[in-house]
Amino acid sequence: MAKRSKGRQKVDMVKMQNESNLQVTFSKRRAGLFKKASDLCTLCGAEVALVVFSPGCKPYSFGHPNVNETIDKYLDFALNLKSKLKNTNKNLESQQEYFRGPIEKMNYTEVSMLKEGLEYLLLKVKNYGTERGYGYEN
Amino acid sequence: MAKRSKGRQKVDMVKMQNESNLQVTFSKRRAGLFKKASDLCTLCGAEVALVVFSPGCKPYSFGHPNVNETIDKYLDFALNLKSKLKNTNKNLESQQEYFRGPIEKMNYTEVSMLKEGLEYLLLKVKNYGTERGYGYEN
DNA sequence: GACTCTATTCTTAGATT
DNA sequence: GAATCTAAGAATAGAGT
Repeated sequence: MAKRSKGRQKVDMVKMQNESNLQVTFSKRRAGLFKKASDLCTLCGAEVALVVFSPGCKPYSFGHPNVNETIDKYLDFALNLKSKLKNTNKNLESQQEYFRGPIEKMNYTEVSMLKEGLEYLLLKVKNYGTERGYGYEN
Repeated sequence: MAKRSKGRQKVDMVKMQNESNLQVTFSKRRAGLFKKASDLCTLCGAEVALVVFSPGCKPYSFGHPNVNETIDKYLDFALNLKSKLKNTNKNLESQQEYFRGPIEKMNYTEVSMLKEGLEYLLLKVKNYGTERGYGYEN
């Protein structure tokens, strides 16, 4: 009798071209991803929010303890960084203090949040110029 | 020479008790989870937002094309369902139409969103009672 | 499409540096 | 704690149902 399967085959890390394979792979891997997320919560007590849109834009989500709660917590963190940024406007010395030490202890996500905050500030500055009629080119 | 490793060992799917093992496992599995999320995007063109808080509450995130964009899209979906719900208040017939067909085609995430919407409506109803002095016990 | 099968690739627990 | 190593556990591509 012939071998029933060649087993798992290697696939290139590029967008799959075959539409029906893509659909099957999306289902399988989405399930795998959600399981991994759930395992991380159980084993390590992590909090997670995971939102996925299929190529056809169907939404799928997982959260522990709950998607919205974790997202809120994330947004609170971002807001907190922004409010810290606002404080730096009031006092140059404390700004230097804020930037000197902590930034090295930030992880990628925190730095991203900070970057966003800075971009927001930059926009404010640009608008400040524009509003006064100076203009500002990107 | 003795074998250098016993290889990967099975672990129970319960919260790990050994603090230092937990920390190491969290790092490794978080990395794995983010890689899987990224792979899903590349292979299938999916959109993803992934937010993780460590047991010590450090935030980590991944998003394609971007965390905030995907979260916004998710919240827009929820909002859309809520506004559809609002319309059902205006017309009982269309309400029945809305619930009869589409709900079976919804996936878990969409039903969750709908559930939230219903809870919101219920709260409104409760408050409506309370505001008029009837009270309402949970 | 969703479920099963199986061989193979991928992930990771535990130990070491 | 982060990086590396090894062997064994888990995930999954492709095919069949």
